[in-house]
Amino acid sequence: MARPKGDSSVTEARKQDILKAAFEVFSKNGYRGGSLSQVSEIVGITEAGILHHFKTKANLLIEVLAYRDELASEISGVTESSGLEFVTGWLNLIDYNISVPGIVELYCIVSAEATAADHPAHKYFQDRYEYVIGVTTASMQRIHDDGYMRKNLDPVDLGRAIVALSDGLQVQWLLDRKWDMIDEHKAFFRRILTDEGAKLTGLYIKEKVIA
Amino acid sequence: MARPKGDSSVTEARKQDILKAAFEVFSKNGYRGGSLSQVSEIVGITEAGILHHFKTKANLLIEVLAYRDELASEISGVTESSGLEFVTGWLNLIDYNISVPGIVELYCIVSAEATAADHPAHKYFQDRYEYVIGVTTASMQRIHDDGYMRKNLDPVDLGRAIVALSDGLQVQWLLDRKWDMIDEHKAFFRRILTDEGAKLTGLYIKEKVIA
DNA sequence: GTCTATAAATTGATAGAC
DNA sequence: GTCTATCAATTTATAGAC
Repeated sequence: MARPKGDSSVTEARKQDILKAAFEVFSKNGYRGGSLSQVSEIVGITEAGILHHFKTKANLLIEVLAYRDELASEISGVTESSGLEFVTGWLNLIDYNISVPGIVELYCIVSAEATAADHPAHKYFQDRYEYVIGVTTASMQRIHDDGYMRKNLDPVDLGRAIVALSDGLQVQWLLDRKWDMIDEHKAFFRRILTDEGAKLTGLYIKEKVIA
Repeated sequence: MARPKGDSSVTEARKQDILKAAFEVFSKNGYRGGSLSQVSEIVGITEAGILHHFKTKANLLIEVLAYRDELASEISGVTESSGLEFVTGWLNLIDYNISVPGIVELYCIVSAEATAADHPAHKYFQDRYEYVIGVTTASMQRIHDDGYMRKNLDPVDLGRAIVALSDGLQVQWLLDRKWDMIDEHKAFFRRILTDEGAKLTGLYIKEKVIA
C-alpha cells in the first residue's frame, strides 16, 4: 500500500510502537480501565505525544483493533469459506490464541464493553461479528453440502454456535487455565462431523469411553 | 434469616435502593466505567452517603453480584442436578435473561473485566464458574445415565460447552437482537439429546429441513 | 515530532458537623 | 444516617515553545 503523504517511515514506526503499547494496555485493563499515561510510560513518550499521533483515545482503540485484525488474517486462512479445512483452520486459530493471552483478553473485555451503544468500538464489533458469523456459517454450509455433516444439523445454527462457544470458552480459560481449550473445540467438531469428516480432519476416535 | 444487630429495617431498605441503583450503573458501564456519582444521582443521596453503607466501591460491586445471585436462584431450579428437567430449567433461565438485558450486560461486562487477577470480583467469578460448570456437568451426566443422551458424547465436555455457548450467545445478542436466542439453545439440546429425550422436553422435530 | 504546562473535569475516599 | 467540605489523584485534551 502507498504511504500517505507527509508520513515519514520513522513516524510510521513510532505509531507502531504506540499501537503495540496501547494493545498491551487495553488487553490488560480494557478500554475504560486503560489510560493514556500507562501507554505513554511503556513507549517512553508523553501523553501529548500520543495524542499528536492519534488525536483521541477512542481513535487509538479503533486503530489497535484494526492493527490486530491484520495480524489475525496472517495467522489463519479462516477468512475464506472452505469446508473441512475450516475445522483445522479454526483449531489453528485457537491454538494461536492460547499463545497470546493478551489478544484474548483484549477481545474478551473490549467486546463486552462495546455492547453499550455509545461505546467507541460498538459499530466495529457489530460489523465484526456479522462478518465472522457469516464466514463460519458459510463454512458450515459447505461442510454440510460436502456430506461431512451429521444428519439433522442446521449450518446456520452451527455458524453462530461455534463463534459463541469459542468466545465463552475463552472467558472460562482466562479465569482458569487448567484445562485444554483445544480438546473442547475438537469435541465440538466431533459432535457435528460424520465419522468420515472426523477421520479426514484427524479427529476420529474409534471408541470414546464415557465415565 | 435473622437481621444483623443495629440494622434497622429502614437502613436495610436504603441499602436495597443503593444496590438496585448500583446494579443499574454497573450493568450499563461495567465496574470500571461506572462511578459512585452515577449511583448517588439515581438514589438521591451523596457519594459519601453510599460509602457510609458500603465502605468501598469494590465492596459495593460484590454485594451487587450477591444480590443478583439471590434473584437468580429464585427464578430457576437450575441449581440442582436434575436430568432432563435441567433442559427446561436452562431454557427458562435464558428466557428470563432476555426479559432483563441489564443483568445480562452486568455479567457479560464484569465477568470479562474480572478475568484480570487484581480485579475485586476475580475470585467471585472463579468460584461462580466452578460452581455453575459443576452443576451443568452433573446434569449432563445424569441425562447420560438416564439414557437420554446421544451416543459418544462426553458429559464433561458438554457441561463446559453449554455454559460457554450461553455466555457467547449473550454477547452476540447484546450486539444484535434480531435473532432468537431461545431457538439457538434449543438447537443445542436437540444436538445432544436422543429423540426420546427431545420428545420428553418438547424439542422434537420430526423432519428438519436444512437449506 | 515531542515536549512542558496547564486546563477542566472526574474519580474514590475521609473528616467531622448535624 | 446523611450531609458539606475537602482531599489527593487521575483522567483526556489543548496550547504553544522548541
